[in-house]
Parts: sequence; C-alpha cells; structure tokens
Amino acid sequence: MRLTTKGRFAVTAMIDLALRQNNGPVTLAAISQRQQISLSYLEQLFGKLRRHELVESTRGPGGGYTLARKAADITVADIILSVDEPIDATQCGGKENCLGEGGRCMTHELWATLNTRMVEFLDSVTLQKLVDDQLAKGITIEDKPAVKRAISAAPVVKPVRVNAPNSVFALGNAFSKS
Amino acid sequence: MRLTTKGRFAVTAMIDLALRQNNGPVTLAAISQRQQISLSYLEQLFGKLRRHELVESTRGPGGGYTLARKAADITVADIILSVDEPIDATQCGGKENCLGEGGRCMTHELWATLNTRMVEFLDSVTLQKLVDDQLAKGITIEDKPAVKRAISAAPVVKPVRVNAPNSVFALGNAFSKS
DNA sequence: GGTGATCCCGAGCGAGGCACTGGGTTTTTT
DNA sequence: AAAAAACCCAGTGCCTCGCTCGGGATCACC
Repeated sequence: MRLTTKGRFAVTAMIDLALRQNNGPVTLAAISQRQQISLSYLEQLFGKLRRHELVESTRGPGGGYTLARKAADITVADIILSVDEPIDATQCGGKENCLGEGGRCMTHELWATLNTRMVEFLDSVTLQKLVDDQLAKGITIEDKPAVKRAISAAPVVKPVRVNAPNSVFALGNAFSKS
Repeated sequence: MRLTTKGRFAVTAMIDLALRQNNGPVTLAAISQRQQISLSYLEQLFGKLRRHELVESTRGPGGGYTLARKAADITVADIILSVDEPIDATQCGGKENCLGEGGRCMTHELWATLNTRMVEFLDSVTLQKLVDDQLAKGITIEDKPAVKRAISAAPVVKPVRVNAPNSVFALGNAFSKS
C-alpha cells in the first residue's frame, strides 16, 4: 500500500463527486475546475476507479461519473488501493530474500503489522463520513443549471500546476524483499 | 512521514547493531555483510542516525558504531524519522493551497489523523522489543574474535543488489498542497 | 611516523514513479 | 453534422531511492 498525493487527489475527487451526483452524472471537467486537478490526470484516476468498480460512467453530452455504490459502502482504503494498484506481490514470500544463515526477515512482522494497521484505519473511514464532514462545515453546492449547453461563460481558470514539492508523509515499499 | 526500504534497512541495521554492540563497537562492514546492505549506503544511513544522536561512532581500527542510548529508549519512529528526514514543512499551512470558494482542504484532517496514527504505532515499538523478538527466535551471535586484525579470511561475498522492484506499501506526501 | 582500519562526505547515476500534457478515438445527445 | 463527454495512450520533467565512486579525516597499532 502506498499513499501519495495521487491517493489524496482521488479521495478529494470522490468527495466532490459524492457531494454532487444527486442531480445527474458529474463531469470530470467540473471536478477539475473545482478541485484544481488536471483534467487528464483525473481521467487516469477515474479510469482506475471505474475498473475497480467504484464509479460508473455515462458517455456523451450530459454524461459523466456517478458512484457505483452508496457512499457509505466505499472506504478511503478502497479508493487509495484502486489508484495505487499494487495490492498483490505483497510478501517477501518464499523467495530468496531473507538472509542466509538463520534466514529470518527481521522486520517482516513489523511492516506487516504496520500495513494492517493502516489499512484498518483507512478502511474505517467511509466516503459518506467525509461527505458528512464537508456538509457539516457548511458547504454550498450550486444546483446544476437546467440547460446543459448554456454553461461556460465563466472565465476558464486554467488549473495551474501547484507542484507538491516536499514529500512529508510517505510510506514506501515495506514488503518487497525483506 | 515516509516509509521506504530505506527505513527498513535502517531498522534492520539498528537491530543488528543492538544485538552485537555488547563487545565493543560494530563496524559497518560487518553489518553490510550480515544484512546484505551496501556499505556506502549504510554509511549514509548511519551518518543521519549519528546526526540525530541515535548512534555514536568511534573512528580508527577497532572502531565502529554503538547505540547512543539504551535500546529501550529508541523507537522505530525515531529511526525512520532520522533517515527519512523531512519532519517539518508538514502542513498545507496558511498558504495559497486550499481552494478558492469555500476554502477547505477537504482531506486535510484525514491525512493528519493518519499520520498521527502511524507515528503513534511506530513510536510504540522500541528497538529493545525487536531485539528481544530476535533473541526469542533463537539467533546465534558469534563472539567477536579477540585479535582484531586477524579477521577477514572469509571469502568476501560481495553484497549483490537485491533490487526491490515493486513498491507495495508506500505513503507519499500527504500534506504538501492539499 | 607511517600504515591501515574505520568513519566521513559529496557528487553523481540509473531506474522508476508522480503529476501532468497533448493528441487522438469513441459514444451519445442535440 | 456538430458538439459534449468519456476513453486511451504516449510522452515529459522532476524527484526520490538505492547505490557507486572517489576521495578525505581520524585514530590504533607497529
């Protein structure tokens, strides 16, 4: 498991989606503008989310994405594991990894436990809870305009690269080898 | 905070050091051989560990490293935070990060909480505990030969690059931007 | 006082991931 | 037909990881 801004973006986008999907599919372009995430990057993320059956898509005008299940049935762990993929290949397994004499994996259990703890925690937080948090904060959600085509007009703020410089909070491959 | 094999190597090396430091300083060359970690890489790691006052060094022949405090007073969090550094610069702070209208940081608290949980956990595991685990597993520790200079002879197994390919368990910069 | 063991330091390198860009295609509605 | 949207994919610049290389500094010994 791995946590980067990638996972953060995905969670943020999913919250945005959950907040507004009640009047029809939500377009990535809209999420991109609201959350300042590059459209193409969102496309990649939602491609993965769709393949993991967390969201469903409808194409064509008026289309967009909707949640594939109830927000209460989607956890943060689901989202992060979807976009960050390598859920498998998780153990040092039986391979030639652990050292020769005595053959252990001195820290194997430590990382395994840590992994479990993290997943447990992330799995305990549902998308619904995050949505409730946002609503409690008093977020205003604009109604979608009835006429779809008459949007735009608003000066398109090109989402500038915010450039996350310093990784401060990162968990790296804890299983490979060992 | 961040967890990579870097942190794993550091923890592993520290366990090795704790296990054998009772008859004098332990050389990096010895740890390198036993744990199959490249010597130069170990030098870098122990440089950081020394600067964070987790270990002390003695130079010259017969020198090496010893723990700067009791193993019971060193936690896994100490070790990992030492080698992975960027403990600071942790918040999205007051900067221009959070979005314009409504200005939130929708997931800020989520990541902050996760970070806290992880550090709490890692801080609850002491080096002494890991050492005890190893001893319980029935590890044999060879006595250091009395004559220092008469070592070597053993066919130097060049530590081959084990090459951890797939990062499975990784937490990335969770705060920057947001 | 030289020799060698050991720590110390910095520059750099190859691989891979991240965040993003750009250019297309398909599907669907109007 | 035209436009809106999802889809797809190849590439780019940057950064970190794990490691190598090449050189010091410092100290125990003979």
